[in-house]
Amino acid sequence: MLKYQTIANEIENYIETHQLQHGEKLPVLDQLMTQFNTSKTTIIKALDSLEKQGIVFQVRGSGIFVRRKKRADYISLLSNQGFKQELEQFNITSDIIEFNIQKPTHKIAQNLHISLDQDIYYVKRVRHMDGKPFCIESSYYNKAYVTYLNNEIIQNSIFSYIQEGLGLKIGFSDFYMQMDKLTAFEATHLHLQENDPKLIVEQLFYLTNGVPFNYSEIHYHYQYAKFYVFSTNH
Amino acid sequence: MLKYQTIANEIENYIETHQLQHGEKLPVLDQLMTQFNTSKTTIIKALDSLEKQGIVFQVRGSGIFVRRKKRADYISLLSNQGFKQELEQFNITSDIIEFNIQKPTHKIAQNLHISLDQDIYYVKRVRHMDGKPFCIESSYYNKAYVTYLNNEIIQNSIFSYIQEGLGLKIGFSDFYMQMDKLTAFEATHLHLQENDPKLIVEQLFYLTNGVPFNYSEIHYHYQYAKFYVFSTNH
DNA sequence: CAGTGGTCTAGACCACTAT
DNA sequence: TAGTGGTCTAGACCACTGG
Repeated sequence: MLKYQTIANEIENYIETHQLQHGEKLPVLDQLMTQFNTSKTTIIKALDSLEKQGIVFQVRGSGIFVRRKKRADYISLLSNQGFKQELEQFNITSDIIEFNIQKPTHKIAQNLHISLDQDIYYVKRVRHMDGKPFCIESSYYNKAYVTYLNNEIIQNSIFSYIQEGLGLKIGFSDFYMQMDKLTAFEATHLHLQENDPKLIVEQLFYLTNGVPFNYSEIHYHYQYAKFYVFSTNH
Repeated sequence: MLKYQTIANEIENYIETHQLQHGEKLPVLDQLMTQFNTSKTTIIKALDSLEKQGIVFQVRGSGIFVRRKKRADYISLLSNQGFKQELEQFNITSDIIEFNIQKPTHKIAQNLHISLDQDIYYVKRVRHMDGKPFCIESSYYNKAYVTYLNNEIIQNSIFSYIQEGLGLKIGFSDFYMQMDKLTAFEATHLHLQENDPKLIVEQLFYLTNGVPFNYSEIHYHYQYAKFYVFSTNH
């Protein structure tokens, strides 16, 4: 593990275990430098990382402060899959609706940047959070990279398996969001009425080398899906 | 303007004017260092900034590549207000529904971290994009910081005025998202039916020193509001 | 103006990719 | 194993905040 990541983690743990409140001041740079026995650049890099995650904010000429204003019942839009799995605090279960190997449609081929005769894994699941139907997910994996999946894996976290089991490294992702009304089919799975609202999130995940390996279309329950995103102005 | 920002801008312009495609390789670090007559750290910092904006991605051991997979009809969720105004490509107009100075409700006071007897500007607008009703925005500004607003300002970009006119510096922001059904009142303003879907986005904007100065609640038209977000795994 | 965070440099060394 | 990106250092200097 890299030094700046270790430091970032330690600072995050410190904030957590000491239950620091929003706006509380952290030690100054000089002190952090000696405490972690490292250079200024490395501390700043650790703090930048924490700032990006919405954990601290830095004010030039003043200090470094704790930022923790999350609402407990909202989940991070971006940590949704793949990245840091904060979802562990919830009990996630999945009902498999469909699972097979097939050829991509035109749209999927385009998103995954493959030709129409290449194989993809297709997984369609209803995902529950603490027993409530949370979303319907249709997910397509480029089989050239995600070489193997089985029922047990897709019952749990596919992304954990991809990273730990297959050793693939996830680099970045695109999210596209829009709304629509539920179809009758979706409504029964989500325990809602036809034409009730839904949020559609299309996700495209890339490996570190820029190859898109997964495309997903997720339809969220309009009462249970609540997201937050943090943003920083630089 | 800082050196790394200047370099980031120049690289971005280069990609734009040369219409580089997704996946095309940029010059290697050594070349960029000599070209911009600067150190490695500064180039990396410029590239990190571009990476965060979803403009390039870096692959260790391989190179720096262009990332441009945006869908034209989606707008950035985060650049929505305040930050880089990509919205200039659209023709945005506003109908003012309400505009006054008032005392905050409990909820607003809590979000803006003020007491119930402090003054706030209240602005309620229907915003149109290229003539289509796009959202209904209820916005609350802490008058201790946003000291002045008038009809002309709120007809246009309030955030431009806050930054350029009042000289306030925006630091970061929180977004909270959920869905619901339109009320009859909202439906008429958005030219939709009662109970049609809507996306509710609550935004909280902070100055660089961590003071929250604006809280907004925005209700989006379910057919016209389409957003994208980019994410990077570090 | 003292204190504090941010930028920038030159260079050593490390880690990954592609061949 | 050559090429390329990433981390880390020590230190100079800059920019902002707040009393």
